[in-house]
Amino acid sequence: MAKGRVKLKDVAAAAGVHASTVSRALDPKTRHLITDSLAERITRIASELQYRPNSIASSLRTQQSMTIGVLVPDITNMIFPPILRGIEDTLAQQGYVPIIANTDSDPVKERTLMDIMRARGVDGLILASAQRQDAAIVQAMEDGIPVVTVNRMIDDERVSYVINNETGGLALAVDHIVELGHRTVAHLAGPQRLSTGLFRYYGFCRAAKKHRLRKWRDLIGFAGAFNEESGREGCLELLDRGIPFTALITANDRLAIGALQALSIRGIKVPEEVSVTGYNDMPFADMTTPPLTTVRIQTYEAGRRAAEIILERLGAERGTLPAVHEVLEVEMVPRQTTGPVPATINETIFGPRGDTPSAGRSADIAASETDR
Amino acid sequence: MAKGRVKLKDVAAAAGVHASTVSRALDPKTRHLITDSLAERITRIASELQYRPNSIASSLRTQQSMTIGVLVPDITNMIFPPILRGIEDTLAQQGYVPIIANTDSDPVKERTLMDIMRARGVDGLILASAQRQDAAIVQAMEDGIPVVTVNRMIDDERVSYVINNETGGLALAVDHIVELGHRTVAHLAGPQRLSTGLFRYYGFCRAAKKHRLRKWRDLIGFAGAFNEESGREGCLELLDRGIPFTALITANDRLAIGALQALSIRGIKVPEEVSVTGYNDMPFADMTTPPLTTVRIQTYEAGRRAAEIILERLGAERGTLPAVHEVLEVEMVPRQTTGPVPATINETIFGPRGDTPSAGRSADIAASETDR
DNA sequence: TTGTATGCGTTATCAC
DNA sequence: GTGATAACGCATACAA
Repeated sequence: MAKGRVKLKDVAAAAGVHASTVSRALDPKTRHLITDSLAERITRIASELQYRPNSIASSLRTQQSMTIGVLVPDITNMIFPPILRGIEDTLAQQGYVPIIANTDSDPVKERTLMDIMRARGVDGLILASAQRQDAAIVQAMEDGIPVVTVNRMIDDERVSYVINNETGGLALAVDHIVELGHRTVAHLAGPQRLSTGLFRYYGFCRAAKKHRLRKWRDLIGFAGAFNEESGREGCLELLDRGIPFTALITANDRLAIGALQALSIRGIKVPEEVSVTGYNDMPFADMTTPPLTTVRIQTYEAGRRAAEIILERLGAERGTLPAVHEVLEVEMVPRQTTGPVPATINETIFGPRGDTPSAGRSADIAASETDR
Repeated sequence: MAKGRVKLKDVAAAAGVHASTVSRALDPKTRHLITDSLAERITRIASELQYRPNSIASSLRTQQSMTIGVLVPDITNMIFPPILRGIEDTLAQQGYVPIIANTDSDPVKERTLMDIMRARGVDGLILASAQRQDAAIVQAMEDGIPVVTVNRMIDDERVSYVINNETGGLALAVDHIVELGHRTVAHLAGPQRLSTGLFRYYGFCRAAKKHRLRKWRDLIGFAGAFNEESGREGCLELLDRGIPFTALITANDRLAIGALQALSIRGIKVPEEVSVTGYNDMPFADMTTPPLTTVRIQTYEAGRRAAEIILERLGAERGTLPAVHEVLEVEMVPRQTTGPVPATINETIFGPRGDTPSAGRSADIAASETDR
């Protein structure tokens, strides 16, 4: 922190007035208390001296740090940067800044980070890292600090959230697949401890029932994490069950990429033999081979709304505003991993093989444990 | 900011001692001044009361905010998240947190953000957004606030930086291409206002001379920004010159992706007719069609070192430590966009066509103006 | 409309 | 070793 900074007192001295007068003249909220000409002169002198208010001192006095804590599982998971931009752009409009930290999906680390954030006096918390059962979040809320979860929600109605329409989005994917004539459809679900994984699973079940899909109850697999490795393993496991299917709905693009790899390992053609869908339309989802059919969620907008909601709550008296539950609409993005149901099913591709995901790039991919 | 927080005075009252004693007992640096048993008792009571030091008050008193300002062009540009993780992880070890903001490559916005950071009393600045001529950075440095640029450097030796070996990396790409038998090699260079663009251009020239490549001076194009759109346009322009080449070295992966699109538009096969290399090995560079041959830079490590360097400078007396200039080594990553030089060159693919980059996805891509 | 006085929660410099 | 006191820079209740 720079030392010789010019402070209120210096401006006051230069203007020949008292520091408090300068303070009032410079604050838009109190400027009307000062004679226009004086206020103008003070403003001019302040900028001449390059006065920059010390926001730490101001924070101590006002009990407002003008910072918002933001927790993400892992900023290198490409789904999060657009959310963060939405948050940052919106907070900046009101002079707030985010303090961002990565939880690596570790509840202990999350709790520690929340403590650190609170020690730093953040005025609110935006959490992209929430798990459905999240004691730390409930605790924060009960301590009266404004909290919003984004992209995911927790199992407690009292906490505000901004999420996407997960069940509806998954239904979109199933509808798309059904329109292509598929009747036996598998689902590789995400982690059920996350609302995204759970709701997309619900969405599949509901849509499968509606369309009276065949054997769908026996064609559901669960991935432990939203990453490529789990996608590969989950897909292989589904294949090994020996129940033929013509389409695979995955709960997430990274899962889908892993599935594509697994299918390729088994020599199964996409989409000729099996159609695949992802979820999120993350950056570069269109660069897979073939380009991935997926459901586009709103990321920047989710961040933007989450920030707006926090900001509203800061203005209001504590606990005055009820929790906001916002669900953004999603959109089907058909690309090349889905196609018409094959005329005849090559049943030989289903059943145990006993192979393992190939090495090589898998080592890199396995390193990423992040979910979303 | 929560209100009823327990403070030093509360702990002191509960322990029956003075607040200053509590302060000393809780600070590892002064704990030795206190009787062991007393210190222990205070520590216990503090944790029982869930005391969390108010870091804002502490900051005001010590003139250290324990925050570092971090500026990136755009966090959604996937090259930056790993850098940020390196920074965050490293800062966290010493109790510092980053305050991150996006400049959108706008020097005005950068200057504004630096002002905001400084008003917030950041103890140092890490800049991934630096342009070669960057008055704001020089200003900050002269004001005595520790600055490190990462990934890029400015034209002023007094500022510390952590970059990758750009010229060496570009030479690696040229060597690789020459080994495959290519003799006429084009270069799509990046923005010369950025050190990355400039140094990679240098690297190409040097390597081209060394290998005595053919007509290389006439086969250099300059992209205005490091994005796909500039890659498409730059590649098309190179093709239109009518000078046949068998390989294209681009200054960046996104440029390479644009070039791949342009080549595809013209019906030119990669790598059979033209080989292409990228630079950075950004996430998903292996997912292009075909998978992109590129040069892998160090991102996480760059962020880590930048943070370390800032931290060193905070401990030291202001201006005591000389600037650090660190250059990380890079690595060639051969994949499928490069192959042996074709036996015969199909000259008809070179020369003006008068087409324009196709619409569709280009609209999305054009929206991203970020460079790196 | 402007000036005075006080306190936000810590830490550092004195005394004791 | 521990306690008392002042100061960090600003904002606000109160006085003028």
